[in-house]
Amino acid sequence: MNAKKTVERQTGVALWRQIADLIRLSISNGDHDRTGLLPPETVLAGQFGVNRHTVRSALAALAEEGLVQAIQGRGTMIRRKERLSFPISKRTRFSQGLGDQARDIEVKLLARDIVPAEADVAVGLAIAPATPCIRLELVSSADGRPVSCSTSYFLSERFPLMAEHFEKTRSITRAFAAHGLADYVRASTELVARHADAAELSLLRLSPGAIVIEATAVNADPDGVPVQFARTRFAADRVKLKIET
Amino acid sequence: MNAKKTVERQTGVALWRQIADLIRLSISNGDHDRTGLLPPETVLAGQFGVNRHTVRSALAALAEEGLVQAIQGRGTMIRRKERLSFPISKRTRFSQGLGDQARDIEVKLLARDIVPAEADVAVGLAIAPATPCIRLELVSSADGRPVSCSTSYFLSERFPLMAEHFEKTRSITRAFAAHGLADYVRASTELVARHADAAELSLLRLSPGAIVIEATAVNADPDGVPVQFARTRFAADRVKLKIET
DNA sequence: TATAGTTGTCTACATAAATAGACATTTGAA
DNA sequence: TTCAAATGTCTATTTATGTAGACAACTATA
Repeated sequence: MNAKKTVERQTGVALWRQIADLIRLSISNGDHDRTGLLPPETVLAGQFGVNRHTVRSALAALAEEGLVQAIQGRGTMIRRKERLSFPISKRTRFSQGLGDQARDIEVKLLARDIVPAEADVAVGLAIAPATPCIRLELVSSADGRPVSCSTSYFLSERFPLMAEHFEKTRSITRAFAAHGLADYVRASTELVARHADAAELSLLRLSPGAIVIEATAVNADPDGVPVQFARTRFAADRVKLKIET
Repeated sequence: MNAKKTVERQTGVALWRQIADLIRLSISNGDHDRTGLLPPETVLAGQFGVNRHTVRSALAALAEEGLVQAIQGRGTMIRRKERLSFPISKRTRFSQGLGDQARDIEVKLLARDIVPAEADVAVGLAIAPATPCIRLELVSSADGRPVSCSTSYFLSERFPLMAEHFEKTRSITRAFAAHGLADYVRASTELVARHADAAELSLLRLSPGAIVIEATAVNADPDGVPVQFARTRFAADRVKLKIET
């Protein structure tokens, strides 16, 4: 492919950012796996039809993300590439199914409190508005890189020690088990993709303009009673959602 | 909420574009349903902490999309807001399930040809690479607004008249039926969100920087034999994917 | 018919993004 | 050791984006 890659001017998105996004995409597509190096800056400049300095701005942004590393005289190395594949099914569990895709999966509890259910939470959990719920804010990372942040709600009457059990066991599934709920299933999932807001940029360590996939999900016990309402935001360039029906 | 909305400088994304994206989001959230009007430009400028002219650039971009319309002396009206909700389940059919969300659903056949299966298509359909396949390029619109474009592959040996039947019946389901396949189910779906490329910007009439959700799906007959490999790109700001497990 | 509140348009200026060219520095291979 | 190829850094200039202020034009309402 010697054809010009497509960047557009006067769109409100700087050329260097468009180019950074395209290079990030081509890395995750595995276009440079053979060499492990990006094409030289002059070649990229030619492909995109821009000045070499503009390409350098794009590469600097990718280096800032830790995606590539330039070495003078040698070229620009790729340091990371793959997306994590998240299974979504009737029996979706968070860390399960990730298998050996990452050496180290970490889930951090950012905040825990009790709040009255807002309208959307109340509908999801099929309870009256303002019913007290336990809220957990989590951030999940793989090999030190954040991949998702989530807000979960549980009925505090039925699962009073959710936060404590989660802190001990580091797992929603085991925290449910500690309350005597051995099994649960996914009742509904809705997906939306949008630009990340400021909080997400910070939590997921994204660069502005980045995309998140927001999954709004309800888990239910075997009798079909909702037990968890969760809103999970995935860093879109780090994950692939695999839907199993 | 009188708090400042968050826009960031020197990120490679122009302020007017960030603001346009935030306003688009707040419209689709239904924040202005009560009045049907956006706040005055001076108020928006205050909320975002920018000059009124910058807000005007954002509004001009949204007006260009047909999302809002400014009327001198009155304010800026919202012309459109909702996202279409697409169900994704074991029995996903395209136009079914959209129900009464739009008055007019149109599917346009852009191209039809026979091509040797590329690697990903071959894996999806469980056939040898380079086996001849019928390829259909479709664009779907609701009330005149494009919501998705797709590329589908069918084994040409088993479904030789796929294109002809589709043209006649305007439906994949009915085209399968015409080949004697009365039922099929979704075998796999993978979702990825990314920025739209030039072709998608044009097909879906998006503004640069827009997001698409790419669904890569395989449908299979009741015996589990793959019959269709499809890559569908949804305009992210126009749809919500509802996963039914 | 005033008047307050809104969008439309203009000028001037400041800052960031992109182009253009030159040359230094480092690497790897002949 | 020499040299071609790559990244690093600098200066100068042009174009796009954002700020600031003033005022015109239009709408709804008192």
